[in-house]
Amino acid sequence: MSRPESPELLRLDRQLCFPLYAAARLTQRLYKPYLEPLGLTYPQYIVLMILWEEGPCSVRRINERALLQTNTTTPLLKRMAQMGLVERKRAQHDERVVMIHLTEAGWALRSQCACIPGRLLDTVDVPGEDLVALKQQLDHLVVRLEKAVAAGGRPEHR
Amino acid sequence: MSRPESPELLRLDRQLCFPLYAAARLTQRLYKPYLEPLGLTYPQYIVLMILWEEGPCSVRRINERALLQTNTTTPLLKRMAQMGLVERKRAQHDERVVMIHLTEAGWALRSQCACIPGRLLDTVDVPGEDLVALKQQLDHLVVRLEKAVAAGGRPEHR
DNA sequence: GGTAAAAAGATCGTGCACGATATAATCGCG
DNA sequence: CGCGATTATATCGTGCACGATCTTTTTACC
Repeated sequence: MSRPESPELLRLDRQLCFPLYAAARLTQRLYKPYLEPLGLTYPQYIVLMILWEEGPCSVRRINERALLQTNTTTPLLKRMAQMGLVERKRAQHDERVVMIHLTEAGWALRSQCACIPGRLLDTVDVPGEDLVALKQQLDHLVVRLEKAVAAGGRPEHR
Repeated sequence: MSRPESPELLRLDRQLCFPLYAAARLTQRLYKPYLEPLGLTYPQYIVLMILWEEGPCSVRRINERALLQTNTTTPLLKRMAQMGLVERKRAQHDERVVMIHLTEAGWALRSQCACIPGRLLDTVDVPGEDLVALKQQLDHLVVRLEKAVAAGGRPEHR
């Protein structure tokens, strides 16, 4: 069956993606007071979490985990290198690959960031179990969205 | 009780805000094939939905509903005026206020956009009731985030 | 081994997003 | 009435985000 095309569906409060868009921006605003003193932006913090977890990574690997693309991460990683948080080294076995290594300063930020997730949870003041449920649904949605984007944005035809 | 500060909480897959951030970007990518042929970006589409729903709005009103700020919306609205979708008129009763009026072309886009929400729902292929539940939780989260941001990002002290 | 295709990054241009600051109009209150 | 505070919008600078295109290296296959 086809979906209706009524103008009712164009009301802002009927959209799923608007609260998604709004919540993502609002949470980044809440992170700012914690990240700015460390000289970090939110996407840089994401990249650091990946490197803290995995150790040295290729740019490609970072893109995969952060769901970003090279044209975003290349300048971002260059800024992080400029700040002395990472080093960019061409892989010897494949000269195309750029490996990103944390410096001492990059590792040192880990302990300074350790309190941030907890602080943010306190700030938002939503019951923990609600957040867990929401996170599960969001994770599931992200998987679906990745598939849809990979499929070229065309509807699934199962 | 205070929250733990373990490095475990710094794992990317433990973050709530990362799937939020990722889902918001991925959905915007899914909108692009529908919006780009109309010459629209996603934030412009949001503003149009507000204007279709409310009629002429002040910039302030648009900012409130879109949860954006003047430094984002002013250039955005100027581009939309350049495209001939809206007109910007100073209010006669208060010269500070800029009222945004849809032009004929702006209204005409409404019917062209009517199919977009349905198409996106088909694309993502998640059961409707799951999306409804997720939307409710997200709406609730946005309210909490707005309060937290308004409170200056400091934890609630009830 | 030689060349076409694929893969990994880099670059460019445009448009958000937002903190900080500026400017002009209006309001409040003594 | 007058003037300081508030409000509405604008401007500036920086950093994403991404589509499109480019370069270089590697791979595949004849």
